[in-house]
Amino acid sequence: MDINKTLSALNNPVRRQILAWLKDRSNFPPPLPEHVDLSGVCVGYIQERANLSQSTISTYMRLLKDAGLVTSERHGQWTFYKRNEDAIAATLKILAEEL
Amino acid sequence: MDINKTLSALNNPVRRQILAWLKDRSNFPPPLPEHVDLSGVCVGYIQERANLSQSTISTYMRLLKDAGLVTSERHGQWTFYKRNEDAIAATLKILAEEL
DNA sequence: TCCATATATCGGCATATCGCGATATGTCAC
DNA sequence: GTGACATATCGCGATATGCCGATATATGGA
Repeated sequence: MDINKTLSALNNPVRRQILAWLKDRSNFPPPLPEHVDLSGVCVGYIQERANLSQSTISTYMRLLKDAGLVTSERHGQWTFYKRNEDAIAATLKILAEEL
Repeated sequence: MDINKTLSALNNPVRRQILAWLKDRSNFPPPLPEHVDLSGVCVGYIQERANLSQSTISTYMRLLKDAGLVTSERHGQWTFYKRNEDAIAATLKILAEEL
């Protein structure tokens, strides 16, 4: 758990917004029928919501993932991202202690 | 309270370290006799501890101050900085809610 | 195999941040 | 006013980040 990397990932309003959106699946369109039993949200839906380019969102999700704040799972051609609640809680804990 | 500005200020290990050092006056040399009744730590002591240039530390303290994380008081030729505990607590609260 | 779709990576330009030395400002003592 | 000292600001080159379009990779279907 690299607090520098984590704070860098969080130091962007859109990336924080994405994390917040991922709290509630209903912030995104309903999943395709073949995805209803999967958790997480695909990159395309996140991109649509954030209204930034596909490459930007893909990079943002990689940054969030490298920081440990989200996890990803590939299913077919889709990558589903979801919050890593443990890592998010750990980040808040570290900040509360360190600051 | 601008969370973007605050997170930018916190997105630097030395600035976070300074905030942490300021929790305890004993992280710095004893105050001059004429300063014993004043709260806060002067820039020179912070610079000495951080081992960065005077201009860098002055800028760091301005960033922390602009973010509201510290307050400053001038006394003679010295500027004394101390933690703004309310703002720090508010930051942690906002992060806990937003993330 | 060839094509369509979803995502990831690359290369680039604009802007921001890092940390510095030089210089400006403010304050005190003389 | 002059000099000494503490701090703030300026200007710089180096590096990082923002965000993009173009391209590469991966998967599934005809």
